[in-house]
Amino acid sequence: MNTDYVKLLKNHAIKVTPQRLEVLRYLDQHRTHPTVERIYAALKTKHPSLSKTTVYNTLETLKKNHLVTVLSISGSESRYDLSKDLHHHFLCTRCGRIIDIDMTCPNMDKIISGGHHIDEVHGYFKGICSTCLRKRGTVIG
Amino acid sequence: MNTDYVKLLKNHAIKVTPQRLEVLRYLDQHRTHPTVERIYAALKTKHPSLSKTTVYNTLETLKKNHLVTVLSISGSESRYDLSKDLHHHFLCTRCGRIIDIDMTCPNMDKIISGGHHIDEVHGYFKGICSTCLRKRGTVIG
DNA sequence: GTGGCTGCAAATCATTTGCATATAC
DNA sequence: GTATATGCAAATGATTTGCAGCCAC
Repeated sequence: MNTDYVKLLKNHAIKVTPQRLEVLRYLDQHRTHPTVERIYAALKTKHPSLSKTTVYNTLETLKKNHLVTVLSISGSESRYDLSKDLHHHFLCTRCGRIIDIDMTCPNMDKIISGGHHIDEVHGYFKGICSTCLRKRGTVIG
Repeated sequence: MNTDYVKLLKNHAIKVTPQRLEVLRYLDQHRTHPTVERIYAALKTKHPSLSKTTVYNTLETLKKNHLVTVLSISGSESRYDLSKDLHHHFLCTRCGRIIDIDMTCPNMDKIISGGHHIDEVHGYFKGICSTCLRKRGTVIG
């Protein structure tokens, strides 16, 4: 299992370090779009010498190699997602959870016909998630 | 013309102040999704006593009244857009310009069928705009 | 061995907060 | 007259930077 992460890094010509493996493993095992703070706090317990700077550096490296996607849906802090199929995100403004939205938009070629070269597509939705709606028994927040 | 802004604020029960009128006018006349810094710098020349805090406060008030939309497409700083029809945004990572994208996605009810209550929809696209592409004569950045 | 990585502390930048004064209504 | 807005300075919080020592290759 750890070997997979080693291969992944080597395939991208990224030097293999314990810190990078840990960040990668954390992102793989926690598909909750965590913040830097959360990743750092979680790994710090096992590796007390870990620096937040290293977490930032690692995420930046992974980002450059298209191994993670950065989400700016929650405003003040970035959230990180292991890249996989294109999908979008829903932020529940009540519980703060970010939910994956699988959906493709057939109209998107319209944009490309505008002549722009598109590298990234982000669909951000905000509102109240179904779980929170059920808890209060109303649609009106 | 100024009268329009006065009416707009009064219709939303927002107290009319010179600062608010100026911010509103600026956003109306500069549909470039400006940052707080840009709005502040522009208005500061005419109204030297203007505070950046007031610009923040005003934008927050306008936001609460759904008169402006906040864009978090450019990561570090928020950008402001006078609300009108739903549209999306393209950020050119070469020139920094944010271009309006008019497009609707017919699949969107799928999300609603996920049972979430949606308040906001943001489509963010990033890449190289057509103008920048033409300047360098290649699609490969 | 060496260039790149790590971790610490300090710096930066956008945004928020506290509060005294001023102003809209 | 009163509640609210303004503007200043200080605080906050996420992220970046500088740099000395360390480690992967």
